[in-house]
Amino acid sequence: MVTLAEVAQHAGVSASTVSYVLSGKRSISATTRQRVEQSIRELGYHPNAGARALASSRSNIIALMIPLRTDMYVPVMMEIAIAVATTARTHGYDILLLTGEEGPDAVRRVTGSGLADAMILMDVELDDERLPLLRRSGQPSVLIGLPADTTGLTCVDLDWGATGALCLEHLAGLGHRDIAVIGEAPAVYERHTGFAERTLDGLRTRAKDLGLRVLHRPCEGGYDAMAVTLARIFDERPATTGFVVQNESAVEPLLALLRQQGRAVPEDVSVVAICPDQVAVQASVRLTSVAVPAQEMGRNAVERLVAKLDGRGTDDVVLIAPELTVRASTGPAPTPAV
Amino acid sequence: MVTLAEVAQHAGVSASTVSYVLSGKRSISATTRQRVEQSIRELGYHPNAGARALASSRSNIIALMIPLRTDMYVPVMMEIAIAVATTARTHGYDILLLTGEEGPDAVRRVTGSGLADAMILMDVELDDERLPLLRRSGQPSVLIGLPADTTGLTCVDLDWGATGALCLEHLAGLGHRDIAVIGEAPAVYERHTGFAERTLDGLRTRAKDLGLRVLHRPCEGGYDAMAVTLARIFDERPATTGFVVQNESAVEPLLALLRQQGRAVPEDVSVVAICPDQVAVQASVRLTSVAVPAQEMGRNAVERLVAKLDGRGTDDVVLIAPELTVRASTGPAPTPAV
DNA sequence: GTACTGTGTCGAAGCGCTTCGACGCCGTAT
DNA sequence: ATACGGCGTCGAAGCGCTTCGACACAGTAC
Repeated sequence: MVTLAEVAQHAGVSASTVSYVLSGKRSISATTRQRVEQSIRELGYHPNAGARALASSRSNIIALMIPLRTDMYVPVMMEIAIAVATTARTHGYDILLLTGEEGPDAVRRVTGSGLADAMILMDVELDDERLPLLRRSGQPSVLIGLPADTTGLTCVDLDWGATGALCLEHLAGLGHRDIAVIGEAPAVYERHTGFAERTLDGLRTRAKDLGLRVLHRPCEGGYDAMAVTLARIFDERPATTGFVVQNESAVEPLLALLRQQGRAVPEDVSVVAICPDQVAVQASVRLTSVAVPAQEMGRNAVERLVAKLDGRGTDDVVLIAPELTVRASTGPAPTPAV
Repeated sequence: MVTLAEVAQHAGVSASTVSYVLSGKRSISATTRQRVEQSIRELGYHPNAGARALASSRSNIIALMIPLRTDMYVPVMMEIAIAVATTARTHGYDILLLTGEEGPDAVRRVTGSGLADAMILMDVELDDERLPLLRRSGQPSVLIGLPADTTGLTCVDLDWGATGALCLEHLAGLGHRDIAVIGEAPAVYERHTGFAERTLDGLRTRAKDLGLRVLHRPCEGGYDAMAVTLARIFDERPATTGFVVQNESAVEPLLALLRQQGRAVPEDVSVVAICPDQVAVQASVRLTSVAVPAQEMGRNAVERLVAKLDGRGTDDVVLIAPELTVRASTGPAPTPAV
């Protein structure tokens, strides 16, 4: 293993000079710099991460807490995680992967040990138990998702309320009056996951404004669950002509079941999905959808965290405006047979 | 920030004693141990990771290289990653997340800097460019996936060859003679991804033994690609009655298209999938499938890596035997109308 | 009683790096 | 010519921990 001292000796300078060449924190003459860089290359030197962390109390690592559950919005999670990792690298940071398993303890451990310089939390609940700890620790952090109380926190998220509203506006504009909302699994609502509740709020509020009737039903993914849910919906609201779906694994079952029941999309029934674009275009009907900007959220989180670590940036909340793309799953409401 | 020295002072012992209490590397009297542990709790002490890494040249971090591509087998990747992370924690290790982006450089960086004690590589290609570097570095590592040359490497993977064979045996046992294999996207084969090629080998070899006719077609996910692929298959082999699908995002399109063409599953056509169980049971037809044991692979990789780091364990290849679960998508081949 | 073995604890020497203050040198202002 | 301010470099002091050898003491064996 090659050390700084060896590089220094090889280049005929002192260790501190090599360090300054590496960090750029003091000016170094061009000739010296070149000589040092040459030695570094020749010897194949890599600074030792531990020593660096100890001396500078900076690990250049960002901890990313992902939810343990693999049963929902997996592609979104993965996309965020990858965006976070690649963006972090461009700023010289590595990502430490923490699963939700440890819960709040993970925050304590990471904060206490100086393992990471900062944290990104995903899958934030409205009243998340990790937050008090995070606030107290003073650990720089960014949340992907919005808790109920954001004071002193930095957050980024899609504007789910606006997303819900946007879906309804689109359907209302096409003349639909009775809308069914197919949501995430019941467990998601029970945990008071921010995005799910906020979407619902947005939907309901705008429904009131526009005079629409909205029926919300959580739904596990898969065909069997969807079949039951759909039957109940048409039972309760036979006049339903518009659907909003916020559950990737319910999209395809819904389309299949509608088809099977002889309800054509979009002639008889319109469907708006809230999902990544890839899911929307790969579905059996190209779906009108509001995209979940997973990459943008991941990138934004890292960039604002890095800004914080550099002493720039402030605590605040960034809500990404939703964008609805019209595809082939929505159309004018059918005129009711008189 | 609380340091070891402060704990030592508080407990009235020397720093080294505290260290030995923590590591258990020397025997400590029960009373001293308790006193120290008490002090640790009272002061809220957390060992500093950097200092520890520097002094012991062990970071207690395992690097996990995941593929950058988010367009294929995402749920499997995620499941593996989570299994790796949780298993690692039970052994006191954290996971550093590396994306494929950096490629071989990441290996060099991690190895050189002592950032991680070991690596786990996913998405290994048959002739992976990271391997020479890995071998040379002497970095303890485990591959999830099987390269062409495994000398000096530790690997874990599903036995894809046996998986392919198993699928064919099942279909052959039901009387099917003409089998179509719907594979991953063409890019996957172009990259010479191990699992895809090995599955194909297994399929073809056993097909020969059993006298079956096999037609293999790579396929992008989604409905449009699947429609084209399926049309070509029936065009070329109208007598096809059995399908093997190794592409999560092609499963549902295939089922939908078959249905649409009036081919009943499993009465007219049988389908065997190679996918996680969850996908198999959530599909519109409960699929006969060979499960991809994502969790087991992740867990196994970590456990063998930890064994290596502890000086136990050897370089070798573990192939997990495939298991086929019969569900509702396969049945006897239809007797051809005479 | 002495010699010896173990057990439990301590002190000190690093691990490889960053960073602060000091210092020599040269160019410019006086 | 003298004084002065930068610039470029060096030396040394840690960062908080692990670990090795030393040592004191008690217990056992003769």
